[in-house]
Amino acid sequence: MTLPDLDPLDLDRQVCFPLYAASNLLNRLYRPILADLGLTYPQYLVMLVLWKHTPQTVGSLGDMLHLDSGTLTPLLKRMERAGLISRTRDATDERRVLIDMTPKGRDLKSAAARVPEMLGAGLDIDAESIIELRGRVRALVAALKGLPVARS
Amino acid sequence: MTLPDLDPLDLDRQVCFPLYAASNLLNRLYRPILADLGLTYPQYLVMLVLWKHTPQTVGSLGDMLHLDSGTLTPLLKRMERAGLISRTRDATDERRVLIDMTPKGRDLKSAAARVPEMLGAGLDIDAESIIELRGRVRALVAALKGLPVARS
DNA sequence: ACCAACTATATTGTGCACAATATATTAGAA
DNA sequence: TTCTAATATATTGTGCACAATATAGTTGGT
Repeated sequence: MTLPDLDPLDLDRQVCFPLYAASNLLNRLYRPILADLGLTYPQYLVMLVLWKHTPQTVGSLGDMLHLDSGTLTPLLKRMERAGLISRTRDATDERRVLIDMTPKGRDLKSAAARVPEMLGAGLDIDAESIIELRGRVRALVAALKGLPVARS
Repeated sequence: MTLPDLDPLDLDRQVCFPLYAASNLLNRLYRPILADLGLTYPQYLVMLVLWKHTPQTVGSLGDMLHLDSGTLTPLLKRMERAGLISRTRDATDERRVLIDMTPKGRDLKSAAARVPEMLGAGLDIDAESIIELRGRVRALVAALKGLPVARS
């Protein structure tokens, strides 16, 4: 006998919460698979970028992944320590740090090729739904990037 | 002259990456607004649950928010220190910890009522798109929860 | 050549998020 | 009743993610 819930503070009415939950759950799903490659999920994203085009700067990685130096600098240092990438100051602009792959990092690509299918395996969602979802989330990301910086 | 990219390791073909980015960007958008209430985003989610129904246990909060005690225990202790909630062992089952609101936590609801509209304000996305997106992401979350635990 | 504004990365401190593990309590079976 | 397994929360250690700030390097105007 309760009316349909119109309370804007209802968890079920939030858009952000399912996105937050999905992101966490996906990360949890990726973790053991990527651990076999010695990667975390954001580290895997960095490798995806580098496998496409190298070298990158800290800033160009940040632009693509929507992360800042506070996140990337320590992450890249860990990847350097793991022997996957190299970090060298750009000689033509000493402010920049060039991120390149080591042979070990390059070789990881073949092992990583199997990651996407391993994930989709158990997931009971049809392809159309995935494509549609991807488009909608991309539109949201674009809208979020287009926002003016929040003034405090 | 390059073919359309069919590389499964292309960042643009990933579904998970936009979800990950959207989650981060939304959190970044929420942060300054919730900071005015003295909350972080996951703390805000806990309050949303408590404003609906109280008391909760650590476990019931974890079930609803898809988080475990390793995340919730320290988070709830911070909220307790901030005077928003109380944590008391359940007398009828000493394993459980009952999470309840303090008057201060209850009073916060009226200030929080304005949060959803403040967020949607600058976002250039129509309502239909939001509803559609929410449905798709929920379906994904449901599918992710239905997955068997990954064996290592 | 100088220097103020800008740019690129690094550092600091806080708060998640998780796997793995530990501890305490309860419930059930023999 | 007495173990044994299951349950509920807490702890430990690692790695993000971010705001705020710091530092070093570059650029453009004068």
